[in-house]
Amino acid sequence: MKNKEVAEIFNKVAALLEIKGDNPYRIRAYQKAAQTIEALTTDVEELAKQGKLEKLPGIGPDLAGKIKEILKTGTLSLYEELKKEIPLVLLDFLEIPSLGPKKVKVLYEKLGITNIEELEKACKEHKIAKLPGFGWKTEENILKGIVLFREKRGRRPLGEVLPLAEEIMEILKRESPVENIAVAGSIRRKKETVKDIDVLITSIQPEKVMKKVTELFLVEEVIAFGETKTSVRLKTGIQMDIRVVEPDSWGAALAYFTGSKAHNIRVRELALEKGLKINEYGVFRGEEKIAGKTEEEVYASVGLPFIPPEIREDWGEIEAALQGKLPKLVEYNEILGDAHVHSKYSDGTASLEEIITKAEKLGLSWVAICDHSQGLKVAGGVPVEDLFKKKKHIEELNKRSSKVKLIFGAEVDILSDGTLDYPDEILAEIDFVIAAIHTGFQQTEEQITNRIISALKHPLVHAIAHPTGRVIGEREPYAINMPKILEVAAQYGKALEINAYYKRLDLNDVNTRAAKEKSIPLIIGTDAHFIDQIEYLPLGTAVARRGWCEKKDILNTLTYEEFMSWLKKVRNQF
DNA sequence: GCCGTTTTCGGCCCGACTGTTTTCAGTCG
Ligand SMILES: Nc1nc2c(ncn2[C@H]2C[C@H](O)[C@@H](COP(=O)(O)OP(=O)(O)OP(=O)(O)O)O2)c(=O)[nH]1
Ligand SMILES: [Mg+2]
Ligand SMILES: [Mg+2]
Ligand SMILES: [Zn+2]
Repeated sequence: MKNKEVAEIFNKVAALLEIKGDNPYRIRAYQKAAQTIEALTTDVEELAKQGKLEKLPGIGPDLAGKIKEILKTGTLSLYEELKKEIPLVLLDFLEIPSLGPKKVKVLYEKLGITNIEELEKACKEHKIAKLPGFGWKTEENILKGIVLFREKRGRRPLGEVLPLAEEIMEILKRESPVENIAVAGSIRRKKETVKDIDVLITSIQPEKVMKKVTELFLVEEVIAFGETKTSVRLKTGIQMDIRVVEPDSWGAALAYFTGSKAHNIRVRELALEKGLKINEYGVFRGEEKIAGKTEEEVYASVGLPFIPPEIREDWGEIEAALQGKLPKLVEYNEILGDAHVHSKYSDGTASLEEIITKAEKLGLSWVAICDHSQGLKVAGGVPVEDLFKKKKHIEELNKRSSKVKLIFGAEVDILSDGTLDYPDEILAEIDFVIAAIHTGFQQTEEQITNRIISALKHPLVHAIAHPTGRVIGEREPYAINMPKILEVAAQYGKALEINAYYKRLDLNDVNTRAAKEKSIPLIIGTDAHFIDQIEYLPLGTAVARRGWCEKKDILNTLTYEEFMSWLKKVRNQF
């Protein structure tokens, strides 16, 4: 799939056009097209072949042609031309806080600066303050920005940031006069990675709240300070944006601050068509404020039902909402089991008894114990003899435990030739077999795809764990042909995992949606190796929701008995 | 560059904070 490549070129073209000073709406068209293509659940090349590119929103004849050009030649002549005019390194400059396209253009044209070192030198020699529109403060800010750029801590996994966001909420609730407070932005939308922490507050004493924010012990530096909007950098390096508004604006502000930007723009466009104006303070007809206290009110004012934060991405939710076709997303409390937990039988640290206790605390009614298979020695793969000990152990516990049932499972390694790491007669004894790739990541796309397809076709396999193998911030997905895998999974009625470990989230939101569209059963598993990691389960549910999944799409919503019969049904079809 | 049950041209979301500026452009949310 070349979706990513196409999107990347469009994003770069947009950035280069920005520096050139081109028409902002033309730039937005490229950015929007890039987002649309990245969120595509199908191969852009397929759409091109079928002549359906122009059906995509924001893709007209020109961009459709450019997509075809990229697919055909691997690049875009416009892009190649722009690169001749504007050195590509200038795009790095845009990532330096306080530097935008206008300033970068001046730095390049007036001072001929083309790398960070030159930029730093120019600041220190005070060459920059002399430029029109620049001053001594600009120099200082650029120097600070360069330091941050060099530290370059990119987007962080949601699961890493959530605890910090919650801690901050607790402190502010306790120690400042907040009336209402919520985390907004990408965190509220449960995006897999987040750039910053966005917090919305209502208060009748905004000055006091803002002052408290800047005095938090967690704060490293105040970036901007105002009575309604303040930004700080935390000691952990992450930025936090705070908005404080009046209680009457809570809904409008929450909608605004939750985003996404693209979603906001769509909603605001609908308002314009109705002669209304939406901003973070409310919905207005002329001077008159007609809504804003709740999000429901704001959406209703433009004829929309409430849209769950997880799908506010302009990935089609506005159209669906207008047609009354929003999915009824699977609820967090509808998840009854964790389908992928490791125990002491392999490289997990928890005993089966501890897992039961934890599951009960979390309100789960079943857990599938999927330890590694025999050949995966580095991960404590379970030899065949121990498998039967484990099976007995689980049966014993299930007799005694009524609230939480364990399921005898295995995460069976898919070997480099596509065969499985237990013989069939053993696999047949294991109630739940989830197969996964753990070695041979460097194989070709065809090889890895074929390994997964062999596993999917194996009559005793129920599901594939972490299908793409990506680890956020550490490892790219291995080369696989996702459309092919989806096709086979759909054909054989096999499940794909939404691995809920905070660094995996694999399938991701887009692939989850692609699977859902093909009615492929999805199964959420935390892949917990430490007992507390079972708490990551809701992150998997969040991915399911972002992938537009309903209760029926997610196997974890089945009761223990229902899930057990699904497992049998899958095998009985052969 | 895209788009259209009022439009095929003329719109395209809207606002806060900063710094450099004598009234606002740039960057960012
Ligand atoms: N209307 C409007 N809202 C915006 C714009 N930019 C940002 N917002 C709103 C929607 C965003 O979700 C929210 C927070 O902005 P952020 O830059 O923090 O983005 P977000 O949290 O969505 O993603 P990220 O922080 O990158 O993980 O502010 C904009 O240009 N227009
Ligand atoms: Mg954010
Ligand atoms: Mg933000
Ligand atoms: Zn595992």
